Amino acid sequence: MFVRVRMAPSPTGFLHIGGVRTFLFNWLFARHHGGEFRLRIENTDTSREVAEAVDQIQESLRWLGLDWDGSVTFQLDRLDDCRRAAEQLVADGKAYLDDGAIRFRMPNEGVTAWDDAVRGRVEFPNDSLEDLVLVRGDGRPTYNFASPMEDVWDGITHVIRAEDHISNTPKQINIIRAVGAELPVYAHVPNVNGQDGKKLSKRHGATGVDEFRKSGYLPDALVNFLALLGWAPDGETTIMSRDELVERFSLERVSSSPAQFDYAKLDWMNGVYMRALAEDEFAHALILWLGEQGYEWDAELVRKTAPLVQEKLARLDEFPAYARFLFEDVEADPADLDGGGPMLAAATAALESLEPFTAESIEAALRAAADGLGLKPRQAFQPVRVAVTGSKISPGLFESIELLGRTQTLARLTRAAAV
RNA sequence: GCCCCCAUCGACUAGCGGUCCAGGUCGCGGCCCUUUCAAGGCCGUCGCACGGGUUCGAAUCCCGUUGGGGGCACCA
Repeated sequence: MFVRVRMAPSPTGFLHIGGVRTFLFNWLFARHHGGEFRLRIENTDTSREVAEAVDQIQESLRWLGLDWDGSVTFQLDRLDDCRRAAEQLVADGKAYLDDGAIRFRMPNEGVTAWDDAVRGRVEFPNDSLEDLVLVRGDGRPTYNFASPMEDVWDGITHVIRAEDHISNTPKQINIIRAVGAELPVYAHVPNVNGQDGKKLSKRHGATGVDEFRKSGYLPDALVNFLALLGWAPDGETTIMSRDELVERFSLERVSSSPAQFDYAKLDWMNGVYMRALAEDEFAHALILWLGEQGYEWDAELVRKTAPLVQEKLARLDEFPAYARFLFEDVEADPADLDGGGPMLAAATAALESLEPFTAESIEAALRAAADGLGLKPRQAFQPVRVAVTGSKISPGLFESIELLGRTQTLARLTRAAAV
């Protein structure tokens, strides 16, 4: 089967995560069948166009690793073709002039129906279809005319789009029939909603691809998560590589009911992907992300710190909270030191001339110090952790101290003990 | 108002008439491990919206109700 699909965003802003899911289904379908995936910008409504949007959309797709075939096309470039097609419909008696606009004559008896690849048969009574404007008074074609015409001209075989287009489909089908072209297969995939079942919007959290990137999600994790919103290969598998998604994807298994976006599950999955990275890949992702976010932290030190936090993070943006103490001076909250004075002193003494100064020897020295005071590890190490890292939550204490170095460690222990 | 779509644990879903007193994953709760936090291991909690049919048999098929969503522009 030859397959050519298209994604047709309008350049009105950042790529919305719900749109990305539809994008992904198109992409998976095309790649699964070894077909083509086109990118088309629907920019006939120039008044709503945002200047940077076209670039941002492409940048987001590149980041997600969703590649398209051929060059990007613009609906506006086919304005004349649309006009000509409309005039032909007028000549054929299938459309008529109305107040300077050209209006399409919809059938008013019977039904318009199609076999939707995800929903099965869908029917619309024709008397509910109004004669729609093909070309506006100012000569610009409308979406419901330009879009199906472009599908025809581009030889699109499958139109895979979100369910809010269902009611446009009978209109577009009638237009395509009127120009005597072959109908594509339509597949209406379910919408993605927010946690309250309502349309996903700002108040639910991140919605733009750029925001997910900023939050420190890995593209592979996001893609895996999105693929599972409205599609499942079986009831068991959740973690799938891109190749596996491509191999297993089919429209038949796309659900017809809407899904809710669950940030908690995304976080879990992102953690799974981060832990699965090789040590240097993880460090690389971290360094890249920190750079994008404007941190000027030493890359070598980040590389050394990475292994200490790899299994603790669900998102890259959690890194600074864990590791800030290695890159900047931090101060301990006296309340958190909680009577740890004796242990702080003992730790200072134990580390002062310890050789070698390694995680292993540090651990041995601190455990001995704790024993000397008759303290349980839990009680003993917490004040040290707070003094050294400035936080009750940190990477492994001994590794952290080794990385921080003797000088800094002693300085922080002394300062905390003085409080 | 009219048209269309949808309906299994809190969430994502498996289930396409018997193998389901409904399985997996996230979340949640508990326990274990443990220098904190995570991670990991084990156990557990929670669901077929409702009412009628069809059938020997229904989560699965049909009808209705209710509930949710989408659309009805010279927006896309």
